[in-house]
Amino acid sequence: MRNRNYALADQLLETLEEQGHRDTEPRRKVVAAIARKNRHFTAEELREELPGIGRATVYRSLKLLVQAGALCRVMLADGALHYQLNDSAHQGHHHHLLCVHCGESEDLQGCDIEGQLHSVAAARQFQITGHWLEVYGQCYDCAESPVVPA
Amino acid sequence: MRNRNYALADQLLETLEEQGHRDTEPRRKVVAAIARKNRHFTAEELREELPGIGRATVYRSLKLLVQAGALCRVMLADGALHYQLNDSAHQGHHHHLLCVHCGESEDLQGCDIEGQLHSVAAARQFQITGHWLEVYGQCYDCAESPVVPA
DNA sequence: CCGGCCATTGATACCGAGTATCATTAACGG
DNA sequence: CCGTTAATGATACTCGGTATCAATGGCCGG
Repeated sequence: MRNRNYALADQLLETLEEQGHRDTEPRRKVVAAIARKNRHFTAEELREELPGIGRATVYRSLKLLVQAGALCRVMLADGALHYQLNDSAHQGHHHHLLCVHCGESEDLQGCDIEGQLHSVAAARQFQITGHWLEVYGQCYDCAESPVVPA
Repeated sequence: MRNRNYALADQLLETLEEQGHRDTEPRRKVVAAIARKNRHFTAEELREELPGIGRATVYRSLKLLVQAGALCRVMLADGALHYQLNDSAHQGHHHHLLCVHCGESEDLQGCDIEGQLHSVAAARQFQITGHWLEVYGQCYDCAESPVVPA
């Protein structure tokens, strides 16, 4: 797992370099911290793990990684914006099933939302260029054993 | 139209009274300003039209109207949160087709997103409790005569 | 290997959208 | 008409993010 994280961090850094961005010390640290995450996180959470790294640098790195497609933004049910690593299988456009209980998120694919939207929109001569979708609910585990918060 | 706006304002106020909220002078002014709107707007826009009304009062009124279902929140493509009057036909859950050009929004119904999501989620034993969807694109008018901003 | 250009950094201030606090005001029910 | 209590508005604060800008340090060309 440690190895996987190192590899992931390097991969992310490489992605950034391919886009013409420099390989700097602070950037390495930010990317390494992100690679360690196994769930979505907020920018502030990340920043707290990186004392000594400037606030702006953390936000800049996040923005670059989102642009590069390595991270995606996830809107939680309460409106909070989180960031999540795209696993290599789902780099493209996809949606999330977000468990409002445990906060886990599953990628949702094999869902023809786009097709359906296009056909409805076509009837009104509206040309769709994009959309934003988040789905909230309970994952299997939480539905089975609902944990009541203290 | 003036009549319609007055009627709408009264209707909104009435809705709030039904929920047990008082009929106050500032509230009347806020509601009247909202009733005058024919498109989505930000809280700050609204506030600028209401000098003399406290910031908090404007936000409180918006919140009450959203809770009452008379207003809905709309997320624009750039991430800005706007508010929009629900016309009486679409009080329930619905989505928007947002034109990124002119900013117009059309309500989207007759679209079985829910059904489709449920069937995909069922396969993973995920229980959907809600979702958030915004659709961006170009409306018919803007696609026909694309206006290039100055 | 060195020098310089320029991307990057981090401190700081700022911004937008909204909430918390709290003393004052005013709605409205008895 | 009066008291209760909701509502108001001034203010300060929060949260998430961006703008500014002088100082730093990658990296490329010589």
